[in-house]
Amino acid sequence: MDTKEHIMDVAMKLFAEKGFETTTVRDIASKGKVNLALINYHFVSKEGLLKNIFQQRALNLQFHIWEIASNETFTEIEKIDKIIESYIEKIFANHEFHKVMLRELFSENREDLHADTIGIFLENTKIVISIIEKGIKKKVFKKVDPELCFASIIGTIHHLMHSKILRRNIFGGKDKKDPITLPSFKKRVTKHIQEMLSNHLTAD
Amino acid sequence: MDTKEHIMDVAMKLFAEKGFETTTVRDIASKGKVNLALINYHFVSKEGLLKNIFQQRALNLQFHIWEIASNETFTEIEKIDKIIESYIEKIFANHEFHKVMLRELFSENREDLHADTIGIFLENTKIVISIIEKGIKKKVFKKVDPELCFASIIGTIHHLMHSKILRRNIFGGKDKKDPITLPSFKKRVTKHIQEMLSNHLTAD
DNA sequence: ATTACATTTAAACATTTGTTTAATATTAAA
DNA sequence: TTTAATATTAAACAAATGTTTAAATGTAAT
Repeated sequence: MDTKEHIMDVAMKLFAEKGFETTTVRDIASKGKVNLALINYHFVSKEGLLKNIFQQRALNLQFHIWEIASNETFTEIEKIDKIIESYIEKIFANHEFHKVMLRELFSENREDLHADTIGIFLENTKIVISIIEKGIKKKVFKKVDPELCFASIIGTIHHLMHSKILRRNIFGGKDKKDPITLPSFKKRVTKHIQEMLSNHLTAD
Repeated sequence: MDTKEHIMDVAMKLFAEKGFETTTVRDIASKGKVNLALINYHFVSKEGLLKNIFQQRALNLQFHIWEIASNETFTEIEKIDKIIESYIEKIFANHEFHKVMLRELFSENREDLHADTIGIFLENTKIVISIIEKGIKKKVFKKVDPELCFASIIGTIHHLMHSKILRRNIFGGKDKKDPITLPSFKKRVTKHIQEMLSNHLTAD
């Protein structure tokens, strides 16, 4: 039973690095030092392996946004702050999986396979938008563009997740080391997005 | 000679839709209604075709950022505004190519093939960052995070370019039509990013 | 009209790919 | 220990893929 998880781990890293299509089952078997046929034995097919990885990690997709959104002891801007923090926490902790997930989400292949994932994503989006809309109605927020505010939050994070070459060159310092695992980088990103949205949302 | 451009057009649309790896030369030949062998005849290889597309479109990658940055009749915030406008203009006008380009830029395959493209991208990034840094020094900008400000600009745009399913569901209105070609959508995105950055950068 | 060259075609080729098979090894229960 | 199920292995299979070949067609200059 250990081999199953081992294969999933190896496969996810390769999918994150090279993409699903470019990664061959022989790559996975070779890197994981397991027999080629074990992948089909345990997961039926290469796509079945991807499906299994998504199901295993599906929990990480639950950002507990609803809990934050429905807690009426928080102000609107506090909710936004906490959601940003929660998103970054989860995504940074599972950046490899999220790279795979985003690529899958944005590709137009296998759309049926990812209908659930897309559904969760759109649901979360709508929750955040409704918080901003409520803030505008209450006049604690300026008349901003709620949909595009969310696009900026998630777009900033995704952009940083996506490109190792960019992270290394822009945020890697002298030795151009990927800062993805540094807590200081995570804090820096959180602070920036929170401040940017606070400046944009709250009235002068 | 017309066939060459015809193949490039068809190929680019397929690459944008399905990705480079997933698109087969037979897909291209079939959709373009040209003989299979013509692709190798005109472009030597499938990768050669991709290379040709990148060279053909390389001009579109020149965002004339340098011209804006070095024009000292503009204030810092005017420069940022104009750069945002220029980026969006170019990217929206060539959104299919940019989807291909971004996917290539962010993939870790064929890095050597795209060294030039990555170079141009990093150069532009550094110009924008230096404008923000100058603004901070002049105290017309707050002490923001210049690198992450740029990540938010480009991240927002890329995020919107990347996912048709997202555009349709969040910005497509009742009929869920992709708004990518609507001038109103382009204006809306420009306005949002400009206002968000203005709010974030300029002191209260 | 003939020549020389470029373009297009249909078919085949060689690899790579995901998958299956049949035999062997391992494990856990009776 | 025997038995039955599970896991692993090496080899082969079938389909798909990028590419090449050799013949046919078209084109422009002499």
